[in-house]
Amino acid sequence: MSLTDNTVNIENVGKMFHHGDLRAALIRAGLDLLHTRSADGVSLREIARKVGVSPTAVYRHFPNKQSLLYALCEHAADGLYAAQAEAMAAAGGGLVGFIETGKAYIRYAIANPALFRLLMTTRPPNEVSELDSHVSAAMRLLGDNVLSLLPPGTSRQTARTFVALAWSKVHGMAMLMLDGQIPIDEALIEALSLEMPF
Amino acid sequence: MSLTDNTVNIENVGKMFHHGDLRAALIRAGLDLLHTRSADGVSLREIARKVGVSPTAVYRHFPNKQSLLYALCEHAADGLYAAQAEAMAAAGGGLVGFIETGKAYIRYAIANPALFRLLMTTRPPNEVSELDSHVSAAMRLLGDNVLSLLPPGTSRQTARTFVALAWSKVHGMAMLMLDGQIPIDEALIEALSLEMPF
DNA sequence: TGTACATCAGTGAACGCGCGTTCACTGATGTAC
DNA sequence: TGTACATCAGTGAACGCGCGTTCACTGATGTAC
Repeated sequence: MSLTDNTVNIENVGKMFHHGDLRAALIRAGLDLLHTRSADGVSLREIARKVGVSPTAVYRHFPNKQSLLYALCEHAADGLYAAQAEAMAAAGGGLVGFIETGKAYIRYAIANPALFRLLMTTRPPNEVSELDSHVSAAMRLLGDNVLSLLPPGTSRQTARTFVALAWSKVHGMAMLMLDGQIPIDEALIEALSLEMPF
Repeated sequence: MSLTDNTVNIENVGKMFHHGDLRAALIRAGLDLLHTRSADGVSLREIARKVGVSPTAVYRHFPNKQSLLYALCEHAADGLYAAQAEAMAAAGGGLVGFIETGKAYIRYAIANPALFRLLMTTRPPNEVSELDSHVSAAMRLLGDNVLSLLPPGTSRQTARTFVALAWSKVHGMAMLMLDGQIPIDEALIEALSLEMPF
């Protein structure tokens, strides 16, 4: 076995990564663990253990545990955005696209409970404004959708209110399902677009 | 100072409680700590410390940490229910009462962020059905309200759907505000009753 | 009223645990001559 | 092509920490005689 092909001695499990790959592997392991444990239950040591590397090795790639968690959040934000953008595109935009976006949001949360929770709970490292979160990219999509559906000339303030209302409905259903307060039921997700009859 | 008046030696801080009062004091301390730290940050030892008692003393009143947390949840469930019932009564019932109930829910969450989160997250000890939670008393109130507003003869299934939708909207706004994703803004809470204009 | 005794809510010491992080190190890699 | 060397991603041992829980105990309380 050659040791010069940029992989490593098989005895030396800790070095079985191509250069730069350990970072990715740690993130993957972290995401994986979030399918089992809740965010508070995931430790830096456990992630390292899962990858087969000493806890210390993590510090070559992240200054501390928090920044590893930030990386997981970034992945989650990307995923949530992608899920929604895809749903929007598949529906061809418009009101139907808007509604599908909401459903995609809930389905993403259900498919990634702990990760979704972490994403919503975590504030980004350089907190610019109070409301600049990892989620904001995904939410800008929502904002654009709402704006395009409102009559032209609608004030930014009004638009922001409707964004908040739409987001609330969808986010609430997601959280209640994650917390086991309402059943995880596709029919309920479909009912999202119903308006109250009073 | 008499030692027979059922209070205790002042040197012996750990016994400065009337009989049965330590339990209440521990709960009070726990609730108090939840105003500062998040639920995962609250330890049995810290609660005991705050009350001025050894960690061991807690075990005279609760079999373990979990059941102390359950007690906090019960308090939260009572509080959430009371806040909503009061709002309903003050509004004189009906649709206005229903809307005020939702606002009271959000305001309770904002006033007790960590406790509210704990309440929603915690499953009760003897999990009867999957959806029997500490919250269920408060939610039965919501269910009754929705049912009384729907046309008579509405199916239970339909009613349950509208309950879930109403709860989702309100719960989502509460969570988004707690997580700092939308501003804590009374005007937004007032906008709850708006319907989307499309 | 006084004394012996069971009760029981508290004590402090100790346990084992896993955590995040620091430290001095090692040994393979790629580079300069 | 061969050798000396700087780089740097990994190692294992160790740190101090706070946690939940167990243990054998103590000493005041209230009760029975």
